[in-house]
Amino acid sequence: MSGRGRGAVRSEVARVAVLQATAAQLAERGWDQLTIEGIAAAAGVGKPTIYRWWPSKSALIADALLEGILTPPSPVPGDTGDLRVDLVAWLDELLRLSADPESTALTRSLIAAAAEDEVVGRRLDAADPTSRVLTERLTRAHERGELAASASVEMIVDALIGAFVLRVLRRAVHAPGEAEALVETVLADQLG
Amino acid sequence: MSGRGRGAVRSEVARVAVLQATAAQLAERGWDQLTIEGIAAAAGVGKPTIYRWWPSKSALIADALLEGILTPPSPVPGDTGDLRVDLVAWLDELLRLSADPESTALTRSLIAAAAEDEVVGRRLDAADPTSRVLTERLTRAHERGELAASASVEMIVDALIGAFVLRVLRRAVHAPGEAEALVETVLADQLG
Amino acid sequence: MSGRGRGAVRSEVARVAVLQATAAQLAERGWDQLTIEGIAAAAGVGKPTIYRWWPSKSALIADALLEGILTPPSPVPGDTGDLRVDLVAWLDELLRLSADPESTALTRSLIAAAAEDEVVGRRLDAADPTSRVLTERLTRAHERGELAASASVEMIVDALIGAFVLRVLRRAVHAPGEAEALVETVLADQLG
Amino acid sequence: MSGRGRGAVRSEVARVAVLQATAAQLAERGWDQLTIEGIAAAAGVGKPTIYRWWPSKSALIADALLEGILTPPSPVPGDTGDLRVDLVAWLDELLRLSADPESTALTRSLIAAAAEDEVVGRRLDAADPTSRVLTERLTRAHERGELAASASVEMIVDALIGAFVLRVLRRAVHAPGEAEALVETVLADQLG
DNA sequence: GATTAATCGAGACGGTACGTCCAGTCTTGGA
DNA sequence: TCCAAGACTGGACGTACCGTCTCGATTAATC
Repeated sequence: MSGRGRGAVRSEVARVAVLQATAAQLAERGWDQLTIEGIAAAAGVGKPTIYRWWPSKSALIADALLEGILTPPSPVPGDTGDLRVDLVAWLDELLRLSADPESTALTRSLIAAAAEDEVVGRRLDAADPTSRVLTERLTRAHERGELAASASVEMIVDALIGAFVLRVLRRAVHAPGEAEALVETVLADQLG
Repeated sequence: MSGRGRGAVRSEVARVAVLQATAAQLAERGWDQLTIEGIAAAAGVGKPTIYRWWPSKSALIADALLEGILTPPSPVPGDTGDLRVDLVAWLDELLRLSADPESTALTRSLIAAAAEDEVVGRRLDAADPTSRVLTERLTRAHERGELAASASVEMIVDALIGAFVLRVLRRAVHAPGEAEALVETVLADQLG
Repeated sequence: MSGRGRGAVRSEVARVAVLQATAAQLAERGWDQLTIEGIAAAAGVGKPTIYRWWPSKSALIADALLEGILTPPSPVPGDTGDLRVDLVAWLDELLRLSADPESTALTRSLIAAAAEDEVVGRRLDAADPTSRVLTERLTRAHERGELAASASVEMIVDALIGAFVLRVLRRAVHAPGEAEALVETVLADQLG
Repeated sequence: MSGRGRGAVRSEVARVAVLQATAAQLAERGWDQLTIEGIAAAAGVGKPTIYRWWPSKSALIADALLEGILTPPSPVPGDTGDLRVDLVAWLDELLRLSADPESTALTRSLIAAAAEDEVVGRRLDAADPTSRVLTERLTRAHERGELAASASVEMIVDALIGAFVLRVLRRAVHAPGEAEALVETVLADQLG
């Protein structure tokens, strides 16, 4: 029950400053230009303090994700009772955001980080608020019978989020009707 | 009649060697560990020769994509006449491949490259053979009436490929029935 | 008696342009910063044209010395009949020049070139106008009996020019009386 | 009480290794072929460690001179009481050395360095052991009255060392009687 | 309250790769 | 056959970060 020894304890101030600096630098400069040195300087912290607690820049991002301070801008689907309408509105807003290079900078950085690092990849999935809010809305719909019992919430989420990710990667412009076509494709006659 | 063309001409040998070395190194070491120095050494070329013709490592990848020497392993959908069966088989094979970290190394590297660089992102979309073969199969199905006239081939492709990309990023293991569930979700009652 | 073959003959224009560019660049930028590329550009000549005729930048300087287009500013000793007075005046002027960093730039470049390259070293000795005019004045004095028969003109020249070179190397400022002291030391009672 | 001295301290081991490698490489390869990269490798040190503390290769040489680890081979004049004999013997030995290209390699490199760089030039003068030992012998002679009171030790040194430098630059071979002629010229009737 | 060990900031260290300049060679097309 | 132009391989440049290390100062649990 005792501690693991005498001596000073880990500085919470430093920990938080590092994670926030990580988030800020990742959004600002992207995964490739993200440097431990830069994070240390921005956090007002020595490099060894970072290396003492995190083995790599991936680990910093993974931690920042856990902390919830690394969330790209993301709309929340409404709940008017009409799933189709709610999803189209939500996806339209999401694609509108994705057409703005600034808004997608963090998203792209996170994709790059996930592609490069396994831990980030596994964690991003759970921490991403976009897929979480979508899953929640769909689960509610499923329970309420707005969605056919046979429908798979997980697969619908993957299809919609996946299509969004592709559009971010290809720097697609927002085309009108796109959201509707996508929702139509994925939901089709799965509505209850 | 031609231009001012005095002086030695660009070496085709060097150009091809560089692009092939780029492809090999990207598959081997990934986007982050990809170095111009390493490419130059592997290609038996001086660094300035690379910098003379390509401004960045992204440009190298974009060019290698154009050249078609940067294609991740990708199954080809069969054409038994039964679209559902063909797609499930194809997707099952694709997801099986994606469960093997070695097979997805190049895919992940390309995703990272696309996330970091706009030109790669735009070009990857067109150059990726996986989405191309899928598009071809679906277009044929559409024309034959295997698919409802109202269905959007583009959206189906985005949904399926997008879901695949997500699985690669999250290092998902291959679950049985997954391919079927995904195809069911996306095609639903869109079959003709 | 005819030429040595068909084809164009060496361009005298190019040869002279290269040597003059060499001289200009050496004075301007010094031995270390002297580049074949820079000389070629300044002379409006291709690099291979230089390498075809000269094996190294030392050879260029050696040739420019032969051509006499690489001579640092140098006073000429008067001949009033009084050797001591003439030498003091000449040396005083020389040391005054050597106190100005601009005037000694070429001298220092030539010393560096001579130190680095044997051919330049051997040739500089003969081509340097400063020691040549001094030798001439002293030889005349010797013949006229202004100088003791036992005196060695060569050694006097070496002592005076050598002391001058040391002053250039050590960036000495011109001290009044210096020239006189040096002449006195070297000539002492060698006057006729 | 002292300054703000936080952080790791400069490594003396690295400092000395760099200066010794500088001296070794300069003697081996000469000024022109002296590379920071080569020094770093020979010293077992990273390039940035050199650039952190020295702005240029000239500065390295200037520091090595200060440290006294950059001294060309140099005889010491005897003190038999007969200045003329001592100087002739000493100069003869010096010129014999200067006829051997290996022995003069370091001397020529230092001359080149002095010609290229002002700081080296100023410092070389004070650090060169050859002129120092000569100055000492002559000063002693002056004090003892072996040399005329009116004689200038400084000028005698400059004349002798200067003549030696010229011979090194012109790659002169050692001619018998040369030392005697030079001493005769410079000392003449200045003996006490 | 003194001891003591782990922390902190700062920053030097040996390295790797960067992107550039120039060396010296080779190739092309025009004179 | 020589010339200009310029691409080629290659090596060193000086810089930015990497990840490790050593400092002196600070902090808090243990004695």
